[in-house]
Amino acid sequence: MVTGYARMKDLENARRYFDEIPEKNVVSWNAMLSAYAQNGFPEEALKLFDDMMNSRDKPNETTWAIVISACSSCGDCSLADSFVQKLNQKRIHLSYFAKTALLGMYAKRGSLQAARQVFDELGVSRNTVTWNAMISAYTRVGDLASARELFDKMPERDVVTWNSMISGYAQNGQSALAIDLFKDMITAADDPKPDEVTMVSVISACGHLGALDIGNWVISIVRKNHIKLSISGYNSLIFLYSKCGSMNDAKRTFQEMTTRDVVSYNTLIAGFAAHGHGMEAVKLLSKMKGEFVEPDRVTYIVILTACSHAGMLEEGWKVFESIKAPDADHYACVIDLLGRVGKLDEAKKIIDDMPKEPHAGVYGSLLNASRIHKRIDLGEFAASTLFELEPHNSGNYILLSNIYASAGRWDDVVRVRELMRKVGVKKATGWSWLEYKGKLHKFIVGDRSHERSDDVYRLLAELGRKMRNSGYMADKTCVLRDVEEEEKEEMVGTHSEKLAVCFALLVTDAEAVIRVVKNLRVCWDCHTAMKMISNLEGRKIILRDNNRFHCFSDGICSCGDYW
DNA sequence: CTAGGGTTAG
Repeated sequence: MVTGYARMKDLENARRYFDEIPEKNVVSWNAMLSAYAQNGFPEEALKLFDDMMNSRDKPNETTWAIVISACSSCGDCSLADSFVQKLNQKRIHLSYFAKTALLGMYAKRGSLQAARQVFDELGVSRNTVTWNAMISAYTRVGDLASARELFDKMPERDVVTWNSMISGYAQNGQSALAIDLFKDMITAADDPKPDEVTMVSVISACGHLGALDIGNWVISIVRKNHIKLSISGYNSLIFLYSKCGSMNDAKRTFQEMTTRDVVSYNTLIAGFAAHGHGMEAVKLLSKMKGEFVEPDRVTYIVILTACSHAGMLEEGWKVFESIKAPDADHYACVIDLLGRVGKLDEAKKIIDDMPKEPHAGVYGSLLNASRIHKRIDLGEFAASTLFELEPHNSGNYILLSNIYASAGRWDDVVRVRELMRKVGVKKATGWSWLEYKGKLHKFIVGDRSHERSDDVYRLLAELGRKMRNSGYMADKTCVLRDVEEEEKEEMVGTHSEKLAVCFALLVTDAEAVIRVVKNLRVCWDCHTAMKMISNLEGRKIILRDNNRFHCFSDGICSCGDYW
């Protein structure tokens, strides 16, 4: 009865029957322990384990497997350590179930060598679950190569194996590899069918790539295989649609859900924030309170971002003041909010009065606002702090350099560039890509391997002429004067986003919306270029990278970067 | 009665 109710997630009745058991034995305790552990209440399981230790019943192998796993779910590794120590002292043997749980605990804690040692010691008792645990141990620390090595050489794979590897790629920024592996999974003859967990990872990967066509193909597989989507499944759909600029589909999916959790709200609000729809975001905040979904720290981050991007100072400030215990991230958002509308001195004062230690994000907001409003004094202050906090983040140097450039202080521009060289940081470059008719097209500076490179460069030159004629790139051309030849390409050269946008302009001539995706932070001069193109061509352009989303229309960007 | 996999963030 206890297990049956636990499987139906009815913990109240499970506990009722458990309490009514007149003479409990170890199996009764184990049933109730796992009822808690497997339904997301590991703390309750550990509390019950305390009761068990005070009873006449002694734990067995099964108990240890549950308890160790519960410890790692709670993040209380030291508790698990003390259990293992006691067991070793009493020379009590751990079953391979418990050892697999222990492996998982070491993995969660980041002790990869310890995890691997358990894996190796298990020897012949290794089964698919053990291999899976080791694979996710590797992906958790980002060691995809080692994970894949195990994946390739293990004797048998089940659906969890595939899910571990696919989500491993997805969570480490390898969205394309996640999708490729998913394709292998459904093509392989005797491999397991994908389940909801598979689809959640793959749909999210499509979202990160902005690959709506592939995303729709994945959704068709969900339907074909009659995979029932739970809240997380719907959440991943909201994410996909939001990232691909289909806000109507995102809203529709949200409305179709019968129950929504805090992630559903956060995801849709983030979508609105990325599109500059501040009012809709704030409306969702009151809606979720009305439905008794408690906002979490992510909710406040995305709401403040939405207000900031829409220039909604008063609304955003009210939200910030309502946060019970704002952390440094919330401060970073509110500095951004104030900074973008030009209230930089107020922003600086808030940093000075912060109850917590400000982190790089806080100074980053101030630096960015200083760039927008050309405040050299505060920009220098923020940058000098950031150079200490994160000396290898090239973005900070670029922002400061751009502040000097906009003021015509070329000596200082050169000085920052020299500092970069001395510290050994290089401006980040990377591939840009976009999806067109279900195919991903990649671009990088200087590369001419794309089939339409000639056309792309011709259009680029034409746009460059238009821009110069309309007086845009003035700052950048001036920068050229005092700079070494080798640096010219780095500073004013074409960026991969520009190539991608040119391609989009070429192939989607009739479309109003162009989607471009990039794997790195959108750099500022590219940002300027996109605003110009959208202005000159009278088109809406959606440009994005993994974390940011820029929707340009009439020379204005949804990220709020236009004051 | 037991171990392994999933969604959102500036």
